[in-house]
Amino acid sequence: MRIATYNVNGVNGRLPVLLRWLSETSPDVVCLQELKAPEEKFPLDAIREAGYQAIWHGQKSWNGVAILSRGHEPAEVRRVLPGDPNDANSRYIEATIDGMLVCCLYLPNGNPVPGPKFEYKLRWFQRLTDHAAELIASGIPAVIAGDYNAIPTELDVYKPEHWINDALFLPEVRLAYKNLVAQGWTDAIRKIYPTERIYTFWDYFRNAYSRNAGLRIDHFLLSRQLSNRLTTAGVDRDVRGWEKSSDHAPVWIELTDN
DNA sequence: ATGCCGTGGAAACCACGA
Repeated sequence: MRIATYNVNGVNGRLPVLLRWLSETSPDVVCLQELKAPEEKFPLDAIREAGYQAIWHGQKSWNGVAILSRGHEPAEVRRVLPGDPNDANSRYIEATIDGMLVCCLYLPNGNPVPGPKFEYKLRWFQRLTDHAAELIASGIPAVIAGDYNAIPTELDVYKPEHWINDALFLPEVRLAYKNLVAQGWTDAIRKIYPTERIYTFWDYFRNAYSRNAGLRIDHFLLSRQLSNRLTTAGVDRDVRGWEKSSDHAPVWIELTDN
């Protein structure tokens, strides 16, 4: 089974790229972020024609997350990360698919620092950590996939010194990511590629993609049961070079069949 | 060193992103 995550940066503006990528790589489950579309403007017909069922949580202009699945119906569990009833951003959706819990997230960027956006990011990260602890304790096979807006270590950024004061790389954020993983999650890309430089995002400007000036900020965290089934993983980095591409590339993992 | 590019929505610019 192949599970992918892809920050599309506008699901409608990016629809041709998304459909081409789906048809070329045929992932079984897809987590999408940054739909940038209200609930009623999710391109469900095109997604269905591509062979996928979908659940999504839209929002006008910004944010927005979705889970696509072919073969097995995604049964929605929740569409809000617990812990703050006043958080109106569409940044989280969770479903059971074929006995597995799939959690799709778009963690706040947090810039500029300091400020309310960074405080919101840290609070959101804490809510995620609290929820993830419950998932680990439950023993359910779970994957938490998405755009974490967190650069875990110096190995995950082309020039660490340029990012030292950025909300993606500040010590508090690296520590939050480390503490989350320490609950018992496996960072799938790092398990498969322990020492390689792997990037999932390249800025639109400064020729970042052609210079390979990238960041690794899209992650898969796997519970023990799923980590034991992990065989391969990768980044579809060619997609980043396509016409009208997102600034992120799709990331994927392969699990053995249950 | 820097939103230099890109999207969506509203309004011919702005907010936002990483």
